[in-house]
Amino acid sequence: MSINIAIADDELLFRQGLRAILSKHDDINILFDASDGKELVDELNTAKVKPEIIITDLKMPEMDGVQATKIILDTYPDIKVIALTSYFTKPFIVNMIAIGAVAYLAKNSTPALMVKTIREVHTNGFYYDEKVFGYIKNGANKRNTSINLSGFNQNMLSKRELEVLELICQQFTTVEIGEKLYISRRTVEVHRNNLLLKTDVKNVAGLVIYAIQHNLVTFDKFY
Amino acid sequence: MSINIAIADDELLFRQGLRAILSKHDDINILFDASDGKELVDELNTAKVKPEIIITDLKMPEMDGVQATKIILDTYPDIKVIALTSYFTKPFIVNMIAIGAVAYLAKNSTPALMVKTIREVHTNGFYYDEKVFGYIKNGANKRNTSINLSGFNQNMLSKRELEVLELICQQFTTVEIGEKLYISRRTVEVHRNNLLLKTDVKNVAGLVIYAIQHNLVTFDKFY
DNA sequence: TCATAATTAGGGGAAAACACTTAATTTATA
DNA sequence: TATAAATTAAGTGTTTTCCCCTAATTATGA
Repeated sequence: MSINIAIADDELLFRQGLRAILSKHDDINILFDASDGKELVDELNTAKVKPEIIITDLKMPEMDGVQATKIILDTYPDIKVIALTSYFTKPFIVNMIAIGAVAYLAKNSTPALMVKTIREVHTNGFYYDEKVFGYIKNGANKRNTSINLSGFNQNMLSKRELEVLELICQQFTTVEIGEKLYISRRTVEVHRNNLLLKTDVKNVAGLVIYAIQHNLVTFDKFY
Repeated sequence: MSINIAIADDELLFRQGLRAILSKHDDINILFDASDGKELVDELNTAKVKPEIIITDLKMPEMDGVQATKIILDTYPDIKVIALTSYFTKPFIVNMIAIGAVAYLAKNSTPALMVKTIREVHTNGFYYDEKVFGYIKNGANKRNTSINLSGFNQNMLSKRELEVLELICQQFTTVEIGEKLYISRRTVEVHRNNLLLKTDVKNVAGLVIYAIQHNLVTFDKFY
C-alpha cells in the first residue's frame, strides 16, 4: 500500500522536480499538487481521496504555508503536514511545530532525506532531526515553558502591524503612516516597536528583510 | 549527440528535481551541478568535458549567478548561460542580457519550456520569449539606445558603496559600519547619501529593497 | 597630464527612528 | 460575561538617519 501525498509550492519547476524524484519510489503516490495555500485547500476539499501527508512550502503567494496548515488541520486533523522551506530560522520552525507540522524539511535537503522523512512521518506520525530539536528547545526556553498556540500567537503579527510593516517597506515615515491610517504618530510608533520585538530585528532594514523573507510584502508593489 | 549542460542552484532538492526532469530526455546530458557560483566556476575549470550550456540560479550564497556568469564568459565565451530565477524583474533581466545570458527562465516555468529553451539555445544560440523581449525593449529605451555594458556601469554602485549597502542590509548603524570598515562615521554618511541619490530611494527601507531586488545582497547572509 | 570619479573627512542641524514608560478603549473569544 | 489580545495614545529622552555645506586625497582614464 502506498503513501498518498500532496505537494504545495509556488515554483512549478520545483513541484515537477519533486514529482520526478518521488515517482521513483513505489511506496509514494502523489495525488495532486498546488501552487499556493489557497489552491491547496481547495484541491484538498474537492479531492475524493484525501492525502495522508502534505508537503508544503512556507513562502507562497496568496496564502502561505502557515495559514494553509492552520486551515487544513482545523478540518482534517489527521493529515500530517511536512513544512518545506529554504530558510531554517528558529521562529519559523517553532511556529510551524506549534501549529502542528510534524516535520520540517530544508529545500537543500537530499532527496533521500525527503523520502526518509515521508516514511518516518507515515509510520511514526512525526520526524524531527537534531537541528529542529535544538531549535525547538531554544525556542521553547525563550518565552514559554512549552510550545503552545498562545506562544505562537505572541509572535504572530496582527493585522494592523502588517499594514504598518507594509507601509514601512514602501518607505513611508511614521508620521506619514499615521496620516494614511488615520491614527496618531504615537500609535504607529507602538506598532513599529512591537514589530521590532516580535520579529527580533534591530531596525527598518531588518523589518524589510523580514517582510520580504516571510512573503508579507510582494516585490510587485515597488515596481 | 546529446547536449552537455551544467546546473547551479543553492537548493539541493531543486537541483536533484531538475536532474530527474531532464534525465528523461535522451538529448540532454547533465555533466555536473553546483550549489553556488564559486562551486560552479571551480567545477567548470576542473571539468574535462566542458558543458555547452549552463543553467544557473541568480540568487545564491557565496557567489551569485551574475558574478559567476561574468567570470565564466570571460574565460569560456562560447558557453551559453541560461539565467534562472524566481523574480522576473526588469532591471534583473536587462542586466543579465547585458552581461551575456542567452536566455531567461522563471522558476515557475513548465519543465517543457525549460527543455524547449535548452534546445533552442543549443540550435540558435539564444532564446528570448515575448515577455523578456518586452523587458529588453523597455530597459533599452530607458537610458541607452542599445544595451551595453557602459550604460550598465554608469548606474553601478562603487565597490565601497556596495560594501556599505551590504552592511546597512545587515542592520548595522552608520557608526558601526565606520568601525567595521575603519573609516569615519562621516565618510559612511557620504556613502549612504550617495546610495540614496544613485538608487533614487527615500530611506533605508528603499535601500534594502533595492539591494534585494538587484541581487546585490543574498538572503543567506541574514540567517 | 588633465579631468573625472571615488574615497576620505568634517561642522551643524532637522527629522526620524528607537527605547523606555504608562494606560485607556475596543474587540475577540473562551 | 470575564479575560485576553489588539489598538489606541502619550511623556520623555537618546540614538540614528538624513540633509545642507565644504574640501583634501587618491585612483582612473582619455
